[in-house]
Amino acid sequence: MGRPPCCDKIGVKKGPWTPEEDIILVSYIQQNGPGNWRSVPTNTGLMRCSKSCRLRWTNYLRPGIKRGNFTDQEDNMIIHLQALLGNRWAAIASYLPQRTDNDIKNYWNTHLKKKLSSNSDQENHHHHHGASTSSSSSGATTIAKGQWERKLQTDIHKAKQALTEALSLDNKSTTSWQQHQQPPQTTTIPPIHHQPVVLPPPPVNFTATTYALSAENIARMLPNWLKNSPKSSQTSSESLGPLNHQFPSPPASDHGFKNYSNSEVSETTSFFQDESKPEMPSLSFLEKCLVDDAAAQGHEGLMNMCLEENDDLF
DNA sequence: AAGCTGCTCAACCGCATGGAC
DNA sequence: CGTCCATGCGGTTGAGCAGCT
Repeated sequence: MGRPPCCDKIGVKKGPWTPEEDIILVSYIQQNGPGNWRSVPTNTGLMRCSKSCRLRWTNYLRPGIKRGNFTDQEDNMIIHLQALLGNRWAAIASYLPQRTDNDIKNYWNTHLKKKLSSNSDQENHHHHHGASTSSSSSGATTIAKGQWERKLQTDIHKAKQALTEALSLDNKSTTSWQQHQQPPQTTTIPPIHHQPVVLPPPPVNFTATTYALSAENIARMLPNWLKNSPKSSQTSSESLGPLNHQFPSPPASDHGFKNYSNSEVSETTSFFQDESKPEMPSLSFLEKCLVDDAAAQGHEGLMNMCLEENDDLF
């Protein structure tokens, strides 16, 4: 069919967002909740298209977004989720609620892809001197189907294993899955770990180039942005953790919100999930793979872990 | 110091999807 | 059932920056 782009209109501003625009957008969402993006430019007077507003919010202004410094654990999760799910960044991002799909996509394209390809180069180099089973080698076409299938199975198995490791690490560390992340499509309320509020870093100058780092600045400019939260569960000063649990209570109209609970954590989480984390292959599917795998290998610990989690879920 | 190059990441674009009419 | 519309997603772009020559 081919629809005209939504942003073709004359007078629609493009390019980097200014602090003023951010404030307007945040204020509006603070009052009305995210969603109904079509009405945002009209109601706020922002000369931006609805898409741009949504993107700015989901990729940048949304509370709880962690920027930069991907941990090894996150690396592993992304790598192996990518192996399992492909380039479905939104789905992958739903397992890392502190990261946006855009961030993950960028990180994958700029770091992990290189990392992996250099690794596989090394692997190929090794294989070159031994029995080659790599499908990415130049001899891939000569690999027998059975070999290829075994290779595929091995890859899937590796991905499962790494995901298992990532999950169990998370379980031990009490920081990510239990504390900040909620497996999608669940209504569980993870345990809340009350920790001291960490003040944001010193003010960031509003230059055109540094402004992009400034969700913190939004917090500064909008006292109400922080006001509603007496506590935080984040300690990392580099993260925007303090914002994570400080999103105000949902408006009475409940616009764009579906699943609020009493828990501030689940409030934030459902907020993410409902607003910007769409349907995806559920974790339980992945967990099922892991459980199946664990069962096949007699990994009682993992099975218990998964079952316990599932018990919590239902 | 100046110019070049490569990298990063915020933002844009176009297509897909799903709901409303 | 077909069309329209709003939203979501993934690929791509380009401005700004850092490092190198």
